[in-house]
Amino acid sequence: MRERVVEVVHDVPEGAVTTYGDIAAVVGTGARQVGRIMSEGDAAWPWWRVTNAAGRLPEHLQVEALAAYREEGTPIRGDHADLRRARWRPGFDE
DNA sequence: AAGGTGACTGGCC
DNA sequence: AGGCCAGCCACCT
Repeated sequence: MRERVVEVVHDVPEGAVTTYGDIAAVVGTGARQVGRIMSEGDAAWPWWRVTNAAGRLPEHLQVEALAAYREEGTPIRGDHADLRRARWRPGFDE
């Protein structure tokens, strides 16, 4: 289960983001599970490309995530990723 | 086995 | 936009 989530996270292209819910739908589990797995992940994978339905991440990661977005050109609106423009749906192109 | 918990969500107000 | 709420599902007491 955890491996499937990690796999999808690695498929998210630069400059785009996807949501817990989207990943959950693809791997067949609940969004909270994806979140739980993310919380156990390490810095080696692009965790910042996975946000909640509002395009946000927990407080302690927001700053780092925003920095990453600016670096790879992810559309940002205020203090969160602009999902309307940056959202990428797993399975759509694979 | 039973109940609590959380990087969540969609519906309603 | 922001808050509340009932579902949600795997993991931890």
